[in-house]
Amino acid sequence: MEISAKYNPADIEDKWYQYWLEQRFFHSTPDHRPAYTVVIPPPNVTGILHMGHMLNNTIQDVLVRRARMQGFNACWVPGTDHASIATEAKVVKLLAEQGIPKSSLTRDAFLSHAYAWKDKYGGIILDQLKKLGASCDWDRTRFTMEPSLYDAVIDVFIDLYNKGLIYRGTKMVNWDPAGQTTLSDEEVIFKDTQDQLFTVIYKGVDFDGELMVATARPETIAGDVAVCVNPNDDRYKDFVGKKVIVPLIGREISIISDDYIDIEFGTGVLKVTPAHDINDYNIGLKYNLPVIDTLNADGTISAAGELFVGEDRFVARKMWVKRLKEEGLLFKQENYSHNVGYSERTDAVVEPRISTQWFMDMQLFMKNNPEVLSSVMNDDIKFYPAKLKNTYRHWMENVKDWNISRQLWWGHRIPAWYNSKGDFVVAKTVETAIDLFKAKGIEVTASEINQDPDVLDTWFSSWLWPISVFDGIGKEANKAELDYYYPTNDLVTGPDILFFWVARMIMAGYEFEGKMPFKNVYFTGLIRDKQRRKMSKSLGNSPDALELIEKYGADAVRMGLLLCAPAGNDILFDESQIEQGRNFCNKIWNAYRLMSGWDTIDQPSTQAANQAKVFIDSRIQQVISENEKFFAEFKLSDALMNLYKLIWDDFCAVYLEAVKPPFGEPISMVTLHETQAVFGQLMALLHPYMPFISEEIHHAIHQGNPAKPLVISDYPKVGSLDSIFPMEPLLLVSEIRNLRNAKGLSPKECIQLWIAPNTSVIEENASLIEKLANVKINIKTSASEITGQPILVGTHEVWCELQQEIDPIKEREELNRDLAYYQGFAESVLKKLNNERFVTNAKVEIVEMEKKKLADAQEKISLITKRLESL
RNA sequence: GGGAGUUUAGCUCAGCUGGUUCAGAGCAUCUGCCUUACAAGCAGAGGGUCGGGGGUUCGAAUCCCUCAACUCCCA
Repeated sequence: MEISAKYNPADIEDKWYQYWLEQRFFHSTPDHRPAYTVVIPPPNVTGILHMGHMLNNTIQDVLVRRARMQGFNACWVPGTDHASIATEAKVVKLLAEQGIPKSSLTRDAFLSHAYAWKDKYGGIILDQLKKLGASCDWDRTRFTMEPSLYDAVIDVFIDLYNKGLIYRGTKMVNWDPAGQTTLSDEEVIFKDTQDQLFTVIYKGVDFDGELMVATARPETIAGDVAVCVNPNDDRYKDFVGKKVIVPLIGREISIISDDYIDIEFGTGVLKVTPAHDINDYNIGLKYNLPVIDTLNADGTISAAGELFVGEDRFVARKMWVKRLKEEGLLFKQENYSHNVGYSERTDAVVEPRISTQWFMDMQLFMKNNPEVLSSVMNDDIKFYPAKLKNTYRHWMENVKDWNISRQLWWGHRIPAWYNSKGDFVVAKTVETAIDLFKAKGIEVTASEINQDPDVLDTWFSSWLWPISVFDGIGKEANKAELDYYYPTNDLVTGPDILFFWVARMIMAGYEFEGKMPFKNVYFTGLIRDKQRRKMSKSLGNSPDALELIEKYGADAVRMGLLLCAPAGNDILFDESQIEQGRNFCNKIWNAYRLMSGWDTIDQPSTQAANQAKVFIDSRIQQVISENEKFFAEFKLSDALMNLYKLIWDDFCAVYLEAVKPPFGEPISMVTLHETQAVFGQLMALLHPYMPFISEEIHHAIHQGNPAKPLVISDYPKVGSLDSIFPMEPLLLVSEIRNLRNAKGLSPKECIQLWIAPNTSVIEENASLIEKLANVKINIKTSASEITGQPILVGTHEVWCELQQEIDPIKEREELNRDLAYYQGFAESVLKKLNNERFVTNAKVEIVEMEKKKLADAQEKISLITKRLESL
């Protein structure tokens, strides 16, 4: 049967994935084996696969597949996140396109649209992960808003409220006028923004003159309730306690003083607008000033704003400036750059706004759960890379109360109930709520109370994820599953959600289970393009993930992504990396193609094959051992590179070339079997990284009928490392090839070599060397036999017979160059050894090493000198 | 404004608590090869004052100080 010279992934990938699914190899139920658990960072339910997902999930798959092969009961739980604000925004937009404003819908009607959207697009991303090869237990697929997980969130809210960890309070919050909801501090992104700074004239009421006030937001002037100066500012001392007129509005406000004011900034006078700035709000509280909210929820000017009512805040700003100018109240206008907060989801400029919201008391939470910080700092939970521990601590030590309510409908509805007087209780059902009111001495009926219209922050559900996916919360908690799978082992996620998600899962883990949610956190880098720009839709620099898989194959994509992705390092994506993955697949494919073409003969292996076997076994053991260490440190890229070199350089370039019979001749049955075993071992080692091709080859070398499919085969364990294969034989091969290149000799021309007797490692591997370098090795018996060009391999001498005359002048030059190098080297080592302080201070091993270095160098010097004499 | 990190070959990165012949890997480049597994390949080669300066040390890519550039987080 003819086998294609090019590997074609499309032919096999779906076949194997289907097979793995049908055989339920990814499914996990608790048993006697130790569990290895990973929960997927749930992607947005309406999301589609992008490069970041591919990287993240490839890493998880490598870890999970390896653990599965190592005999763990591997359980990778997949699922999706309802992504409250993002999904709601999408649905609102879609409905708007159909001419249906959200305001025209009831809550239930809106939610049915949202669920329809979710049912249509939800889960697409999970199917895309299958293309990548992700070995998730799909039977366990969860969704943050499905009934059991929904209940868990509500139960947790009630529990925390009853413990006094959640409270309702009026505070300055971050308002997203586009999304029409509050945001947590973490959802606000500060960007350096070019604006204008306006200096506005406030005329005095009870004094002759005026004050200059600098502001970037003249549209909020209507909300001014005072102006404030620094008490130590000599310019304004005399004005404190007097009054000025709010420009265009005409209201009289007082001049107060507070040392919060920065004398240097602007004119040193601050307009106090408590409704629209957190600092002003605090000053307002301190001096008991009124709050005038001049903005509506959608960012337009409210009736309290008096002027330009109904205009958008940015339009109103222009109008204010124009009018101030006309009235001669604008003193100057200059360019100004400052940090402005934007909504993470809608990119609208965030508006500070006074609002009544639900908060988590973080001070108290951390007091109750000090492990949240300590477990990370003392490495009970290990971060990779560890440098993120600092960031984590910094956040934890400065953490503010968590605003957990969102003015949205898509999400977990807050279980709080209000009567018409504003009294409230927290309860799961309306019935319980009525009882609780009663307990407070308030008689109400179901129709007299209303549930809070708001929902909870999405992260207030995903922080439970490692517990709730096992139904570990609530009365009917499945403690058996939870005990088996929890704490999970490894979490793989991006550093951008360190606070949003990772920190809060740790919080939830300790609060609700008294245990860490995972033992290791691997932070991937961001995927960027070659110019280090983030991948984004608007830049159009993000390749289509599925197209890449189609074009190159999932294995190639996985390898391309992983090859240069150490933990915490950004990936500069370049399609050539994936080409490298594809080329590697092709190389493996062709190695198989070579083997599959061999006819066998019942006779022992050749000497060369036997020597090559020793070589490859030694190399495999070495790589297994090194990779154990790499995996322990989550150095997945290094382990993969190690395998790449093992397969390409050691197996293909050395081993296969050595065992390969001459064209048309059969191979020893023994050698073939050994080769298949070696190849099988390599495929097992590779399987976590490149599951498809390795499974295909595994089956092919067992004639389609292996004892077990590779996906559940044993992962090769480290055996004896006693015999490290010496480097000299391959060095010699390299030298010969070099010589051929230099002299223009054909590889087909056999070269005669002479070695001195007892040149052990060379002699022991003579057949291997002969095969790889096309030479014939002879052992010289007397000095007179020496002819041809000498080569130094390590400290062994080899003579090479060449047809061409050697040029003694050139030869002498080369030898002299080497001699000078070794003499210099020996001298520097000698200097060290003669230095008393070195000998006394350095460790014994180091000194011994230096002595050996000196001895080796001296040996070389004597060999070179001898040769120079003989020339 | 506060904090953290990075800077090693053309590119992307290894190099752990100073000490192996230590200045490395992959890719890219160059040279020679269509050698019947693979040109998505084979065999070779070149390439770096380890960001600048100073210090500690017998010894510094590695530790300290300083300057510069870049990145991220927080306000």
